[in-house]
Amino acid sequence: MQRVIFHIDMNAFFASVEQSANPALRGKPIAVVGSGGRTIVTTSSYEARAFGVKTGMAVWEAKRCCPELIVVVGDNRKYTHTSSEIMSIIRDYSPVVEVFSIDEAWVDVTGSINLFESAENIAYLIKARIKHRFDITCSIGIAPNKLLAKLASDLQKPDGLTIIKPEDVSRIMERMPVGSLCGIGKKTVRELKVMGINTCGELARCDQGRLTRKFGIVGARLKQMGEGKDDVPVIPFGEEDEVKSVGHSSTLERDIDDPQEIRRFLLQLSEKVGSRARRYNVSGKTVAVYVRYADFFTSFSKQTTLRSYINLSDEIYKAALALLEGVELEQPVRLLGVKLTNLKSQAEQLPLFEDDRKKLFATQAMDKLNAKFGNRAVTFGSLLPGKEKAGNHVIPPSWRPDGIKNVDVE
DNA sequence: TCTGGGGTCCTAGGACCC
DNA sequence: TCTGGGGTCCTAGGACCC
Repeated sequence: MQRVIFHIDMNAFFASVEQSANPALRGKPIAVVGSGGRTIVTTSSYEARAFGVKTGMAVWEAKRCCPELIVVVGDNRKYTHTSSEIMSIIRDYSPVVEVFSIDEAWVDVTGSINLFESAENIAYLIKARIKHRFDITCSIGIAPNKLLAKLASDLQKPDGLTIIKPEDVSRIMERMPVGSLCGIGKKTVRELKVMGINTCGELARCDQGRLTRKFGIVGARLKQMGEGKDDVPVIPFGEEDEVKSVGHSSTLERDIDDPQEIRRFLLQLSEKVGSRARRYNVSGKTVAVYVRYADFFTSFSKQTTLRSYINLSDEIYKAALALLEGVELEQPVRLLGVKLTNLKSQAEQLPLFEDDRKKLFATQAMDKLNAKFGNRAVTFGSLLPGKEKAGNHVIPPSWRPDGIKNVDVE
């Protein structure tokens, strides 16, 4: 059965939301950034892109490209809210919607084409409703699978609609650069180039054994990608895999080497990780810490697997601290991260011992108050002094809309 | 004061068990 | 009194996506 898959990509999403909310920003070069001093451009408007402003640039760098750039500190709540409304518009046309990130989704419309005349018609309806409701444009790719739909949505921006028909796949892939495919990054492009492979057509014709020897099991997949083949289904909401890790990391406002400050920061991160893990109702057996040094390029991670599953902030902190105290830091610290992995979803059961039960209840009460009055309204005493030293709160585009995993609106 | 933060998946090597 | 292989779990690092 031939599938019909959409990939829908909001154009310059964060910037578009800001421009739509504030008429003074419309038609102007703007960049949405995080809140700290050491932040980067997360999204820029098309007006700014015309000056060479790109995602990932430091703010000073972006301003050098475009002196009249308007810098807007991002507002997660606004984006998450808009995103979930957009996703619900999309769900009016098919229940099989996979939210890939805050501004992207795949939709399998195979079963609903007949209700709306044609796939193209569905695409126009979706685009029109999003434009009308939010004044945001999107690019839609229509293809027989997710890989090609994603590729197609990238071909025309902004406000594009690109259809890749099954009979056109090999012609389109023939000259397509391998790096255009989702899953082939810079490193792989370089390695393929060394092998004399630059286009998807060349990749498709490459000997399977040669690819497998070079790339291992990824190699088998690469050839198929070159051919434009992909049979991965669109996974609708509620049928995704369980979340596999919960982490929080943050670049500090300035490099620190004072052990006291490092410990305080580690506790803050552990509390973030713990509260998210509890919200997802998972606990984990492995705790990892990640350190990036002042020179930016040097970093390391350490992890330890415990005997039992945990998700209380102070237990995470204890494990993270033990890991960090086991190493001699070579430089001041630029970034610190804490991650809980090896997760299992938590059975709804009370701890056996009275003390553990009390701790659980206290934690739940604290989580509830924080949910109501804002994060860190209630917190561990040692977090209070110096909490302004918390790192940046950049908006990761991986944030998902309400009701989807990995939601973290703060 | 140049360069964020949320994830997933894969690999290689070592420990340990049967 | 020598050689083995499979499986699982663990740690550290890296590629890739948004």
